[in-house]
Amino acid sequence: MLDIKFIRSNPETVKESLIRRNGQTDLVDEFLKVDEERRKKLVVTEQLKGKRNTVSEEVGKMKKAGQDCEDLVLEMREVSQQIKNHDEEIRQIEEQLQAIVLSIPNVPHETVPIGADESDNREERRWGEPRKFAFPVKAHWDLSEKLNILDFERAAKVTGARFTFYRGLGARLERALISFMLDLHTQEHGYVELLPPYIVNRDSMIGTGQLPKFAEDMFHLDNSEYYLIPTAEVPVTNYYRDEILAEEELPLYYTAYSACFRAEAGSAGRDTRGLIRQHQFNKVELVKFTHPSNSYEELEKLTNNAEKVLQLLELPYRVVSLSTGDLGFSAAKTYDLEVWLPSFETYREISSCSNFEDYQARRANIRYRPKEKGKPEFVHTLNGSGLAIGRTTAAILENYQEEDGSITIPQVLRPYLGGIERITVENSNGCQK
RNA sequence: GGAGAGAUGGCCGAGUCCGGUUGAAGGCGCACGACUCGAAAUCGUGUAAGGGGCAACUCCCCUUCGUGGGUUCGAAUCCCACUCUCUCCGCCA
Repeated sequence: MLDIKFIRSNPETVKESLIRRNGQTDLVDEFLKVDEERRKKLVVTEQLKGKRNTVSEEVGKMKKAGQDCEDLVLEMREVSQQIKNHDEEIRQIEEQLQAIVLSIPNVPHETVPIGADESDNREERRWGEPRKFAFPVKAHWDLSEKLNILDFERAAKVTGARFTFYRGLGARLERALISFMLDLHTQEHGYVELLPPYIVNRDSMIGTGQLPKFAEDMFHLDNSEYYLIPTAEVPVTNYYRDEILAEEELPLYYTAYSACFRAEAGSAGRDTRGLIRQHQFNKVELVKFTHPSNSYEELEKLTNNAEKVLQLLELPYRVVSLSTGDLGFSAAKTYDLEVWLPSFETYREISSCSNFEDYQARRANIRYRPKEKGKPEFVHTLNGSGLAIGRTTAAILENYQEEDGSITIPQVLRPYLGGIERITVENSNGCQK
Protein backbone atom coordinates (compact mmCIF):
# COMPACT_ATOMS: atom_id res chain seq x y z
CA MET A 1 0.00 0.00 0.00
CA LEU A 2 1.19 3.47 -0.77
CA ASP A 3 1.48 6.18 1.84
CA ILE A 4 -1.85 8.00 2.04
CA LYS A 5 -0.05 11.31 2.48
CA PHE A 6 2.07 10.54 -0.57
CA ILE A 7 -0.98 9.93 -2.75
CA ARG A 8 -2.65 13.04 -1.38
CA SER A 9 0.30 15.28 -2.24
CA ASN A 10 1.47 13.51 -5.44
CA PRO A 11 -1.69 12.41 -7.24
CA GLU A 12 -0.12 12.97 -10.67
CA THR A 13 2.84 10.70 -9.93
CA VAL A 14 0.49 7.93 -8.85
CA LYS A 15 -1.69 8.40 -11.91
CA GLU A 16 1.34 8.22 -14.17
CA SER A 17 2.43 4.97 -12.55
CA LEU A 18 -1.06 3.56 -13.00
CA ILE A 19 -1.01 4.45 -16.69
CA ARG A 20 2.33 2.69 -17.13
CA ARG A 21 0.87 -0.38 -15.47
CA ASN A 22 -2.25 -0.30 -17.62
CA GLY A 23 -4.34 0.53 -14.56
CA GLN A 24 -7.26 2.91 -14.12
CA THR A 25 -6.38 6.42 -13.00
CA ASP A 26 -9.87 7.19 -11.70
CA LEU A 27 -8.82 5.27 -8.58
CA VAL A 28 -6.76 8.31 -7.66
CA ASP A 29 -9.60 10.78 -8.15
CA GLU A 30 -11.87 8.52 -6.16
CA PHE A 31 -9.26 8.41 -3.44
CA LEU A 32 -8.92 12.20 -3.28
CA LYS A 33 -12.67 12.60 -2.98
CA VAL A 34 -13.16 10.06 -0.20
CA ASP A 35 -10.04 11.21 1.61
CA GLU A 36 -11.33 14.76 1.78
CA GLU A 37 -14.72 13.61 2.93
CA ARG A 38 -13.06 11.66 5.71
CA ARG A 39 -11.02 14.58 6.96
CA LYS A 40 -14.01 16.91 7.00
CA LYS A 41 -15.98 14.43 9.08
CA LEU A 42 -13.05 13.88 11.39
CA VAL A 43 -12.73 17.55 12.27
CA VAL A 44 -16.37 17.80 13.33
CA THR A 45 -16.32 14.56 15.30
CA GLU A 46 -13.07 15.29 17.08
CA GLN A 47 -14.42 18.64 18.21
CA LEU A 48 -17.41 16.88 19.74
CA LYS A 49 -15.13 14.36 21.44
CA GLY A 50 -12.98 17.15 22.81
CA LYS A 51 -16.04 18.79 24.27
CA ARG A 52 -17.22 15.55 25.83
CA ASN A 53 -13.81 14.98 27.42
CA THR A 54 -13.62 18.38 29.06
CA VAL A 55 -17.21 18.37 30.25
CA SER A 56 -16.92 14.83 31.63
CA GLU A 57 -13.92 15.87 33.63
CA GLU A 58 -15.92 18.82 34.88
CA VAL A 59 -18.81 16.56 35.89
CA GLY A 60 -16.44 14.39 37.88
CA LYS A 61 -15.16 17.37 39.82
CA MET A 62 -18.64 18.76 40.42
CA LYS A 63 -19.94 15.46 41.72
CA LYS A 64 -17.03 15.23 44.10
CA ALA A 65 -17.84 18.74 45.31
CA GLY A 66 -21.48 17.74 45.71
CA GLN A 67 -22.73 20.18 43.07
CA ASP A 68 -25.68 19.57 40.80
CA CYS A 69 -24.74 18.81 37.17
CA GLU A 70 -27.85 17.12 35.86
CA ASP A 71 -28.22 19.54 32.89
CA LEU A 72 -24.63 18.87 31.78
CA VAL A 73 -25.15 15.13 31.98
CA LEU A 74 -28.28 15.37 29.88
CA GLU A 75 -26.50 17.52 27.30
CA MET A 76 -23.58 15.11 27.10
CA ARG A 77 -25.91 12.19 26.70
CA GLU A 78 -27.08 13.87 23.50
CA VAL A 79 -23.51 14.67 22.39
CA SER A 80 -22.44 11.06 22.91
CA GLN A 81 -25.24 9.88 20.67
CA GLN A 82 -24.08 12.28 17.95
CA ILE A 83 -20.51 11.05 18.29
CA LYS A 84 -21.69 7.49 17.89
CA ASN A 85 -23.45 8.35 14.64
CA HIS A 86 -20.45 10.26 13.30
CA ASP A 87 -18.09 7.43 14.22
CA GLU A 88 -20.20 4.99 12.28
CA GLU A 89 -20.12 7.23 9.20
CA ILE A 90 -16.37 7.63 9.51
CA ARG A 91 -15.95 3.89 9.85
CA GLN A 92 -17.77 3.38 6.56
CA ILE A 93 -15.77 6.08 4.82
CA GLU A 94 -12.51 4.58 6.06
CA GLU A 95 -13.58 1.20 4.81
CA GLN A 96 -14.08 2.70 1.36
CA LEU A 97 -10.76 4.50 1.54
CA GLN A 98 -8.96 1.34 2.62
CA ALA A 99 -10.46 -0.60 -0.28
CA ILE A 100 -9.23 2.03 -2.73
CA VAL A 101 -5.74 2.27 -1.26
CA LEU A 102 -5.34 -1.50 -1.16
CA SER A 103 -6.16 -1.72 -4.86
CA ILE A 104 -3.57 0.85 -5.97
CA PRO A 105 -0.39 -0.98 -7.07
CA ASN A 106 3.16 0.01 -6.18
CA VAL A 107 4.95 2.76 -8.12
CA PRO A 108 7.61 1.22 -10.42
CA HIS A 109 11.24 2.17 -9.79
CA GLU A 110 12.78 4.62 -12.27
CA THR A 111 15.04 1.92 -13.76
CA VAL A 112 12.09 -0.28 -14.74
CA PRO A 113 11.60 -0.38 -18.53
CA ILE A 114 8.34 1.22 -19.63
CA GLY A 115 6.20 -1.13 -21.69
CA ALA A 116 2.84 -2.75 -22.23
CA ASP A 117 3.62 -6.39 -21.49
CA GLU A 118 6.29 -9.08 -21.32
CA SER A 119 7.49 -8.32 -24.85
CA ASP A 120 8.87 -5.06 -23.46
CA ASN A 121 10.92 -6.77 -20.75
CA ARG A 122 14.61 -5.92 -20.96
CA GLU A 123 17.18 -8.71 -21.15
CA GLU A 124 19.97 -7.91 -18.69
CA ARG A 125 22.38 -10.80 -19.26
CA ARG A 126 22.75 -14.44 -20.31
CA TRP A 127 24.72 -17.23 -18.70
CA GLY A 128 25.67 -20.56 -20.26
CA GLU A 129 25.25 -21.91 -23.74
CA PRO A 130 22.20 -24.04 -24.60
CA ARG A 131 23.45 -27.54 -25.39
CA LYS A 132 23.40 -28.73 -29.02
CA PHE A 133 21.62 -32.07 -29.18
CA ALA A 134 22.63 -34.69 -31.74
CA PHE A 135 19.21 -36.32 -31.38
CA PRO A 136 15.58 -35.13 -31.22
CA VAL A 137 14.95 -33.72 -27.72
CA LYS A 138 12.05 -34.94 -25.64
CA ALA A 139 9.83 -32.91 -23.34
CA HIS A 140 10.26 -33.61 -19.63
CA TRP A 141 6.83 -35.23 -19.39
CA ASP A 142 7.79 -37.77 -22.04
CA LEU A 143 11.13 -38.46 -20.39
CA SER A 144 9.54 -38.84 -16.96
CA GLU A 145 6.86 -41.17 -18.27
CA LYS A 146 9.43 -43.54 -19.80
CA LEU A 147 11.44 -43.50 -16.59
CA ASN A 148 8.30 -43.79 -14.45
CA ILE A 149 9.40 -40.98 -12.12
CA LEU A 150 6.37 -38.68 -12.50
CA ASP A 151 2.75 -39.86 -12.49
CA PHE A 152 0.33 -37.19 -13.68
CA GLU A 153 -2.41 -39.66 -14.54
CA ARG A 154 -2.76 -41.18 -11.13
CA ALA A 155 -2.57 -37.72 -9.53
CA ALA A 156 -5.50 -36.72 -11.75
CA LYS A 157 -7.42 -39.71 -10.44
CA VAL A 158 -6.49 -39.12 -6.83
CA THR A 159 -6.87 -35.35 -6.87
CA GLY A 160 -7.39 -33.68 -10.24
CA ALA A 161 -5.69 -31.88 -13.10
CA ARG A 162 -2.41 -30.03 -12.46
CA PHE A 163 -1.20 -32.32 -9.71
CA THR A 164 1.48 -34.99 -9.81
CA PHE A 165 3.07 -37.82 -7.93
CA TYR A 166 6.86 -37.79 -7.91
CA ARG A 167 8.03 -41.40 -7.80
CA GLY A 168 11.30 -43.21 -7.06
CA LEU A 169 14.33 -41.22 -8.15
CA GLY A 170 11.99 -38.46 -9.35
CA ALA A 171 10.90 -37.88 -5.77
CA ARG A 172 14.47 -38.18 -4.60
CA LEU A 173 15.67 -35.67 -7.20
CA GLU A 174 13.06 -33.15 -6.06
CA ARG A 175 14.06 -33.70 -2.43
CA ALA A 176 17.75 -33.40 -3.34
CA LEU A 177 17.13 -30.06 -5.02
CA ILE A 178 15.36 -28.72 -1.93
CA SER A 179 18.26 -29.73 0.31
CA PHE A 180 20.88 -28.49 -2.11
CA MET A 181 19.29 -25.05 -2.43
CA LEU A 182 18.67 -24.61 1.30
CA ASP A 183 22.24 -25.67 2.06
CA LEU A 184 23.62 -23.22 -0.49
CA HIS A 185 21.63 -20.28 0.82
CA THR A 186 22.22 -20.99 4.50
CA GLN A 187 25.88 -22.06 4.27
CA GLU A 188 27.15 -19.77 1.51
CA HIS A 189 24.75 -16.82 1.34
CA GLY A 190 23.91 -16.15 4.98
CA TYR A 191 20.17 -16.84 5.05
CA VAL A 192 18.40 -18.24 8.12
CA GLU A 193 16.20 -21.23 7.32
CA LEU A 194 12.52 -21.24 8.21
CA LEU A 195 10.02 -24.03 7.68
CA PRO A 196 6.76 -22.07 7.72
CA PRO A 197 3.06 -22.93 8.05
CA TYR A 198 1.45 -23.66 4.67
CA ILE A 199 -1.80 -22.09 5.84
CA VAL A 200 -2.09 -18.43 6.78
CA ASN A 201 -4.86 -16.10 7.88
CA ARG A 202 -6.43 -13.22 6.01
CA ASP A 203 -4.33 -10.49 7.60
CA SER A 204 -1.18 -12.15 6.32
CA MET A 205 -2.57 -12.36 2.79
CA ILE A 206 -3.38 -8.65 2.93
CA GLY A 207 0.06 -7.93 4.37
CA THR A 208 1.92 -9.22 1.34
CA GLY A 209 -0.65 -8.00 -1.18
CA GLN A 210 -2.44 -11.19 -2.33
CA LEU A 211 -5.68 -9.93 -0.85
CA PRO A 212 -8.07 -8.30 -1.41
CA LYS A 213 -7.39 -8.07 -5.15
CA PHE A 214 -6.30 -11.59 -6.08
CA ALA A 215 -8.60 -13.81 -4.05
CA GLU A 216 -9.42 -15.98 -7.07
CA ASP A 217 -5.75 -17.01 -7.43
CA MET A 218 -5.73 -18.76 -4.08
CA PHE A 219 -7.20 -21.75 -2.31
CA HIS A 220 -9.42 -20.69 0.57
CA LEU A 221 -10.40 -23.18 3.27
CA ASP A 222 -14.14 -23.34 3.78
CA ASN A 223 -15.73 -21.75 6.84
CA SER A 224 -12.47 -20.19 7.95
CA GLU A 225 -10.12 -17.25 7.65
CA TYR A 226 -7.49 -19.66 6.35
CA TYR A 227 -5.78 -19.75 2.97
CA LEU A 228 -3.22 -22.13 1.47
CA ILE A 229 -0.05 -20.17 0.79
CA PRO A 230 0.75 -19.43 -2.88
CA THR A 231 4.41 -18.96 -1.87
CA ALA A 232 6.51 -19.00 1.31
CA GLU A 233 6.88 -15.26 0.79
CA VAL A 234 3.55 -14.86 2.60
CA PRO A 235 4.32 -16.55 5.92
CA VAL A 236 7.97 -15.48 5.94
CA THR A 237 7.34 -11.80 5.20
CA ASN A 238 4.49 -11.76 7.74
CA TYR A 239 6.88 -13.28 10.30
CA TYR A 240 7.59 -9.71 11.42
CA ARG A 241 4.13 -8.26 10.85
CA ASP A 242 3.21 -5.53 13.38
CA GLU A 243 6.73 -5.46 14.78
CA ILE A 244 9.39 -2.82 15.23
CA LEU A 245 12.91 -4.10 14.52
CA ALA A 246 16.18 -2.58 15.70
CA GLU A 247 18.06 -0.78 12.94
CA GLU A 248 21.28 -2.66 13.66
CA GLU A 249 19.69 -6.08 13.04
CA LEU A 250 18.98 -5.11 9.42
CA PRO A 251 19.30 -6.56 6.88
CA LEU A 252 17.63 -9.86 7.82
CA TYR A 253 17.88 -12.76 5.39
CA TYR A 254 15.52 -15.75 5.48
CA THR A 255 15.17 -18.77 3.25
CA ALA A 256 12.29 -21.19 3.38
CA TYR A 257 11.20 -24.31 1.58
CA SER A 258 7.46 -24.77 1.21
CA ALA A 259 4.86 -26.35 -0.97
CA CYS A 260 2.97 -23.63 -2.85
CA PHE A 261 -0.68 -23.72 -3.85
CA ARG A 262 -2.18 -21.76 -6.72
CA ALA A 263 -5.67 -21.93 -8.12
CA GLU A 264 -4.38 -20.89 -11.56
CA ALA A 265 -7.76 -19.40 -12.40
CA GLY A 266 -7.73 -18.02 -15.91
CA SER A 267 -4.81 -20.07 -17.13
CA ALA A 268 -6.88 -22.85 -18.68
CA GLY A 269 -5.14 -24.32 -21.70
CA ARG A 270 -1.73 -22.89 -20.81
CA ASP A 271 1.10 -25.28 -19.94
CA THR A 272 -1.35 -28.09 -19.45
CA ARG A 273 1.34 -30.76 -19.63
CA GLY A 274 4.26 -31.35 -17.32
CA LEU A 275 5.59 -29.59 -14.26
CA ILE A 276 5.47 -26.01 -15.47
CA ARG A 277 2.09 -24.97 -14.09
CA GLN A 278 0.76 -27.05 -11.23
CA HIS A 279 -1.77 -26.30 -8.49
CA GLN A 280 0.78 -27.52 -5.97
CA PHE A 281 4.52 -27.15 -6.41
CA ASN A 282 7.65 -26.90 -4.31
CA LYS A 283 9.78 -23.82 -3.95
CA VAL A 284 12.72 -22.52 -1.97
CA GLU A 285 12.14 -18.86 -1.26
CA LEU A 286 14.50 -16.04 -0.30
CA VAL A 287 13.17 -13.12 1.75
CA LYS A 288 14.98 -10.00 2.95
CA PHE A 289 14.07 -7.20 5.34
CA THR A 290 16.38 -4.29 4.62
CA HIS A 291 17.11 -0.67 5.40
CA PRO A 292 15.45 1.60 2.78
CA SER A 293 18.80 3.10 1.83
CA ASN A 294 20.28 -0.06 0.32
CA SER A 295 17.37 -2.23 -0.80
CA TYR A 296 18.38 -2.02 -4.47
CA GLU A 297 21.89 -3.29 -3.75
CA GLU A 298 20.22 -6.07 -1.77
CA LEU A 299 18.02 -6.87 -4.77
CA GLU A 300 21.12 -7.34 -6.96
CA LYS A 301 22.67 -9.63 -4.35
CA LEU A 302 19.48 -11.63 -3.90
CA THR A 303 19.19 -12.09 -7.66
CA ASN A 304 22.83 -13.24 -7.78
CA ASN A 305 22.10 -15.73 -4.99
CA ALA A 306 19.29 -17.25 -7.05
CA GLU A 307 21.48 -17.25 -10.18
CA LYS A 308 24.16 -19.15 -8.29
CA VAL A 309 21.81 -22.13 -8.06
CA LEU A 310 21.48 -22.29 -11.83
CA GLN A 311 25.20 -21.81 -12.32
CA LEU A 312 26.07 -24.67 -9.97
CA LEU A 313 23.51 -26.87 -11.71
CA GLU A 314 25.03 -25.72 -15.03
CA LEU A 315 21.68 -24.74 -16.49
CA PRO A 316 21.74 -21.95 -19.11
CA TYR A 317 19.60 -18.98 -18.22
CA ARG A 318 19.00 -15.31 -18.80
CA VAL A 319 17.96 -12.43 -16.54
CA VAL A 320 15.25 -10.03 -17.63
CA SER A 321 13.99 -6.87 -15.99
CA LEU A 322 10.20 -6.83 -16.08
CA SER A 323 8.57 -3.88 -17.83
CA THR A 324 5.98 -1.68 -16.13
CA GLY A 325 3.22 -3.61 -17.89
CA ASP A 326 4.43 -7.01 -16.69
CA LEU A 327 5.42 -6.01 -13.16
CA GLY A 328 3.56 -7.64 -10.25
CA PHE A 329 1.06 -5.61 -8.25
CA SER A 330 3.17 -5.05 -5.12
CA ALA A 331 6.62 -4.88 -6.73
CA ALA A 332 8.63 -1.75 -7.51
CA LYS A 333 11.18 -3.71 -9.55
CA THR A 334 11.49 -7.34 -10.57
CA TYR A 335 14.15 -9.48 -12.23
CA ASP A 336 12.97 -12.77 -13.64
CA LEU A 337 15.43 -15.61 -14.11
CA GLU A 338 14.52 -17.70 -17.11
CA VAL A 339 16.03 -21.13 -17.63
CA TRP A 340 16.58 -22.72 -21.01
CA LEU A 341 14.08 -25.50 -21.75
CA PRO A 342 15.18 -27.44 -24.86
CA SER A 343 11.75 -28.88 -25.74
CA PHE A 344 10.23 -25.39 -25.61
CA GLU A 345 13.25 -23.95 -27.47
CA THR A 346 12.97 -20.95 -25.22
CA TYR A 347 13.75 -19.52 -21.80
CA ARG A 348 11.03 -20.01 -19.17
CA GLU A 349 10.64 -18.25 -15.81
CA ILE A 350 12.16 -20.17 -12.91
CA SER A 351 12.62 -17.36 -10.40
CA SER A 352 11.23 -13.91 -9.79
CA CYS A 353 13.24 -11.52 -7.62
CA SER A 354 11.56 -8.34 -6.46
CA ASN A 355 12.02 -5.28 -4.35
CA PHE A 356 8.72 -4.16 -2.83
CA GLU A 357 10.31 -1.15 -1.14
CA ASP A 358 7.97 -0.14 1.71
CA TYR A 359 4.77 -1.28 -0.04
CA GLN A 360 4.41 -4.59 1.78
CA ALA A 361 6.01 -3.22 4.95
CA ARG A 362 3.33 -0.54 5.15
CA ARG A 363 0.54 -3.06 4.59
CA ALA A 364 2.05 -5.49 7.06
CA ASN A 365 3.24 -2.74 9.42
CA ILE A 366 6.89 -3.85 9.63
CA ARG A 367 9.15 -1.07 10.87
CA TYR A 368 12.57 -0.44 12.35
CA ARG A 369 13.64 2.13 14.90
CA PRO A 370 16.42 4.37 13.57
CA LYS A 371 19.48 4.58 15.80
CA GLU A 372 19.44 8.36 15.61
CA LYS A 373 16.23 10.08 16.80
CA GLY A 374 13.42 7.64 17.39
CA LYS A 375 10.55 7.67 14.86
CA PRO A 376 10.00 4.17 13.46
CA GLU A 377 10.30 3.84 9.68
CA PHE A 378 9.07 1.13 7.36
CA VAL A 379 11.65 -1.45 6.27
CA HIS A 380 11.98 -2.52 2.67
CA THR A 381 11.02 -6.10 1.86
CA LEU A 382 12.42 -8.21 -0.97
CA ASN A 383 11.94 -11.73 -2.09
CA GLY A 384 12.84 -14.14 -4.83
CA SER A 385 12.58 -17.78 -5.71
CA GLY A 386 15.77 -19.60 -5.11
CA LEU A 387 14.39 -21.54 -7.02
CA ALA A 388 11.08 -23.05 -8.07
CA ILE A 389 11.85 -26.74 -7.55
CA GLY A 390 9.42 -28.31 -10.02
CA ARG A 391 10.62 -26.16 -12.88
CA THR A 392 14.21 -26.91 -11.90
CA THR A 393 13.44 -30.62 -12.08
CA ALA A 394 11.89 -30.08 -15.51
CA ALA A 395 14.96 -28.13 -16.63
CA ILE A 396 17.33 -30.86 -15.42
CA LEU A 397 15.34 -33.62 -17.11
CA GLU A 398 15.35 -31.76 -20.41
CA ASN A 399 18.85 -30.28 -20.41
CA TYR A 400 20.54 -33.43 -19.09
CA GLN A 401 18.67 -35.97 -21.22
CA GLU A 402 20.57 -38.57 -23.21
CA GLU A 403 19.64 -40.23 -26.47
CA ASP A 404 18.43 -43.38 -24.67
CA GLY A 405 16.07 -41.34 -22.49
CA SER A 406 18.21 -41.52 -19.37
CA ILE A 407 19.09 -38.45 -17.33
CA THR A 408 22.57 -37.49 -16.18
CA ILE A 409 22.58 -36.05 -12.66
CA PRO A 410 24.37 -32.68 -12.35
CA GLN A 411 27.66 -33.03 -10.42
CA VAL A 412 26.61 -30.89 -7.43
CA LEU A 413 23.51 -32.98 -6.82
CA ARG A 414 25.19 -36.40 -6.76
CA PRO A 415 26.05 -36.27 -3.03
CA TYR A 416 22.36 -35.64 -2.37
CA LEU A 417 21.39 -38.71 -4.43
CA GLY A 418 23.74 -41.14 -2.74
CA GLY A 419 26.26 -40.83 -5.54
CA ILE A 420 23.89 -41.82 -8.34
CA GLU A 421 25.14 -40.40 -11.64
CA ARG A 422 22.28 -41.19 -13.92
CA ILE A 423 18.58 -42.02 -13.85
CA THR A 424 17.75 -44.95 -16.11
CA VAL A 425 14.75 -47.19 -16.63
CA GLU A 426 16.63 -49.84 -14.63
CA ASN A 427 17.37 -47.81 -11.48
CA SER A 428 14.52 -45.30 -11.48
CA ASN A 429 12.65 -46.97 -8.60
CA GLY A 430 15.51 -45.78 -6.44
CA CYS A 431 15.32 -48.69 -4.03
CA GLN A 432 17.63 -51.58 -3.31
CA LYS A 433 15.38 -54.57 -3.99
C1' G B 1 -12.65 -31.80 23.97
C1' G B 2 -12.96 -30.60 29.80
C1' A B 3 -11.10 -27.27 34.08
C1' G B 4 -8.45 -22.98 35.47
C1' A B 5 -5.13 -18.52 34.80
C1' G B 6 -3.83 -14.62 31.72
C1' A B 7 -3.26 -10.66 27.35
C1' U B 8 -1.01 -3.24 29.59
C1' G B 9 4.39 1.05 26.10
C1' G B 10 10.92 -1.23 22.51
C1' C B 11 11.04 -5.15 26.74
C1' C B 12 9.61 -6.59 31.91
C1' G B 13 5.80 -5.27 35.11
C1' A B 14 1.97 -2.31 38.68
C1' G B 15 -2.97 -0.66 38.27
C1' U B 16 -8.56 -4.04 37.22
C1' C B 17 -12.35 -6.06 43.56
C1' C B 18 -14.20 -0.01 45.11
C1' G B 19 -15.15 3.60 36.99
C1' G B 20 -13.11 10.20 37.19
C1' U B 21 -5.73 14.86 37.22
C1' U B 22 -3.35 6.87 34.91
C1' G B 23 -1.35 7.76 28.13
C1' A B 24 -0.78 4.82 32.12
C1' A B 25 3.66 3.67 38.70
C1' G B 26 8.34 1.15 39.00
C1' G B 27 12.31 -1.25 36.47
C1' C B 28 15.22 -2.54 32.07
C1' G B 29 16.79 -0.69 27.50
C1' C B 30 17.83 3.67 24.66
C1' A B 31 19.27 9.13 24.01
C1' C B 32 21.45 13.53 26.02
C1' G B 33 24.10 15.91 30.08
C1' A B 34 27.34 15.81 34.67
C1' C B 35 31.54 13.31 36.90
C1' U B 36 36.32 10.99 34.33
C1' C B 37 42.57 11.42 30.83
C1' G B 38 38.97 7.80 28.79
C1' A B 39 35.62 4.00 30.20
C1' A B 40 32.68 1.36 33.85
C1' A B 41 29.87 2.54 38.00
C1' U B 42 26.99 6.66 39.86
C1' C B 43 23.76 11.01 39.49
C1' G B 44 20.36 14.24 36.51
C1' U B 45 17.04 14.93 32.28
C1' G B 46 14.30 12.88 28.41
C1' U B 47 12.04 8.59 25.95
C1' A B 48 4.79 5.04 22.89
C1' A B 49 2.26 4.71 18.30
C1' G B 50 -1.41 6.22 14.75
C1' G B 51 -4.59 10.06 12.90
C1' G B 52 -6.38 15.23 12.26
C1' G B 53 -5.89 20.81 12.45
C1' C B 54 -2.29 24.68 10.93
C1' A B 55 1.66 28.10 5.88
C1' A B 56 4.51 25.56 9.58
C1' C B 57 5.85 24.05 14.51
C1' U B 58 9.63 22.67 19.86
C1' C B 59 1.65 24.36 19.09
C1' C B 60 -3.49 22.32 19.68
C1' C B 61 -6.94 18.25 19.30
C1' C B 62 -8.61 12.98 18.65
C1' U B 63 -7.73 7.64 19.09
C1' U B 64 -5.23 3.41 21.20
C1' C B 65 -4.22 -0.90 27.81
C1' G B 66 -5.68 -8.55 22.84
C1' U B 67 -10.23 -7.79 19.08
C1' G B 68 -15.40 -6.39 18.49
C1' G B 69 -19.84 -4.80 20.89
C1' G B 70 -22.58 -2.89 25.38
C1' U B 71 -23.50 0.12 30.11
C1' U B 72 -22.14 5.34 31.60
C1' C B 73 -21.65 12.40 31.43
C1' G B 74 -16.98 9.53 31.74
C1' A B 75 -14.13 2.65 30.98
C1' A B 76 -7.29 -0.29 31.18
C1' U B 77 -10.97 -0.72 35.29
C1' C B 78 -18.12 -2.99 34.96
C1' C B 79 -21.11 -6.51 31.31
C1' C B 80 -21.29 -9.76 26.67
C1' A B 81 -18.96 -12.27 22.51
C1' C B 82 -14.60 -13.68 20.07
C1' U B 83 -9.15 -14.50 19.33
C1' C B 84 -4.63 -15.87 21.26
C1' U B 85 -1.13 -17.55 25.28
C1' C B 86 -0.01 -20.51 29.67
C1' U B 87 -1.08 -24.72 33.42
C1' C B 88 -3.65 -29.38 34.46
C1' C B 89 -6.74 -33.59 32.49
C1' G B 90 -8.38 -36.39 28.15
C1' C B 91 -7.26 -37.67 23.06
C1' C B 92 -3.59 -37.94 19.30
C1' A B 93 0.89 -37.88 14.63
